[in-house]
Amino acid sequence: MSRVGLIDINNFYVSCERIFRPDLQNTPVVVLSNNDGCVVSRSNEIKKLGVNMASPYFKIKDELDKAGAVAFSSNYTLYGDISGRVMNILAEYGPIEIYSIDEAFLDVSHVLPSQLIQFGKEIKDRLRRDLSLPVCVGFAETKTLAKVANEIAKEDSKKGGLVYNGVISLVENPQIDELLESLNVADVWGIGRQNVLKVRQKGIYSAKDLKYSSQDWIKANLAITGLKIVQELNGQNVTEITSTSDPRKGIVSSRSFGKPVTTFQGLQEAVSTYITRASEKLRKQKSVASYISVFVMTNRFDRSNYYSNSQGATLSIPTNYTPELVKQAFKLLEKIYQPGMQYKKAGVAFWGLLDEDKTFQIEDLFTDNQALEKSNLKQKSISKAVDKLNRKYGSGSIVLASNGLKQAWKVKSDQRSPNYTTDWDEILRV
DNA sequence: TCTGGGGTCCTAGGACCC
DNA sequence: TCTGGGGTCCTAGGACCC
Repeated sequence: MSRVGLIDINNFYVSCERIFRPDLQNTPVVVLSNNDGCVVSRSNEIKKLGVNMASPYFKIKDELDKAGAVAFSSNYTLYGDISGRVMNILAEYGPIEIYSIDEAFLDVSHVLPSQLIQFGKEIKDRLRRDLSLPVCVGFAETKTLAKVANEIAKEDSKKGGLVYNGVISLVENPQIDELLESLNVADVWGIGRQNVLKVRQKGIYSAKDLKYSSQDWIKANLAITGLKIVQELNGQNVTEITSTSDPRKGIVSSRSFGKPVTTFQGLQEAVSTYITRASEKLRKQKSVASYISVFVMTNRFDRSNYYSNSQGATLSIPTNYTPELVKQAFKLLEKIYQPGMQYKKAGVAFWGLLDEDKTFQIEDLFTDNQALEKSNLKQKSISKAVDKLNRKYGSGSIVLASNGLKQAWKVKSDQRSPNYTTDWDEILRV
């Protein structure tokens, strides 16, 4: 029987901000999305106010101000760095699978069931001591049950953590069904808005109801993913922990604009900038893209004038060379650009990612393979040099002219905290 | 005025082939 | 010329996650 833990940092972005602002420990705090648009992380005080995840900031700003809340623009550089430190610590306790920026599965088959609570407390104390981060830990026999366990611990910690104190184990726990009954089916991992509606009609309201539901009915109505969830709730292991992180299958870069873009050139600047960012990621994981797509859209909340469109193309020669990808992207952009629109967002995506080092012999009568090889090498060395300079002198030091110099459309983040851990100029002074 | 971004997995349906 | 079944591959879109 396998045993797995799920470690999840509470209110991660908010908690990252509080590391360097201990004075905000009991103050209501939110972290906002790009352009300071939505609330994406909330402290417990904010949750108690009834502010929902992804609430538009402009709608609740007054209420938050009245409550004395502090709002931060998101600082992904900071959160990424803290996340790396968390994962390094967790890896000391066993094989981990990094699931997201703030949570990881931990293989704890080497820990006796009777020792799990103590083990979890050690992890919790360690993260509190070394990084000042609050965390919940759930142990169980499957990943889905570990998520459930963590959810129960989290609910409890919102109320002050009197019962479980952030750590709970469902392994050989005689009260497991009672605990599952206390959890809303909507809080089960993989049961989203649509699935909730379906299962409620069948009289399934709690995680326990779901556990004992008809697997035939689930398979017919929630498909294979639903069936796997039910099997895992019953302690049957269908998803394994995978500690090797696979390369991405697709890479997307998109942003809403700080202010609307109306000109073709403005869109070109944005698309060029997003291609630059995405192809850096592509080269970092040593991949080339064989398919590229570009999309644009106007404000989706303005129904009367809404326009969105996308175009994609297969690349006859897969590449990760920024100038070539920009060229292709501009061709696609031309097809979807319509004058007279107030564009609010644009994005690019790469799919069909292939290993960069696997050499492709192009079986094409009209391609001069030797010349191709030569220009490939040249492109590679240019990319290498640019990436190196940008790493050394900061991202954006060398860019294509097509990215534009002024970038009037750039995202706003007026309330970003300093990069305490990654930038010498912004380090905390004591 | 102001409403995020980046992923994965699955399914249905079309095109094509034998 | 018409007819049938079965398989694969690709793409678009839906649902979900954090």
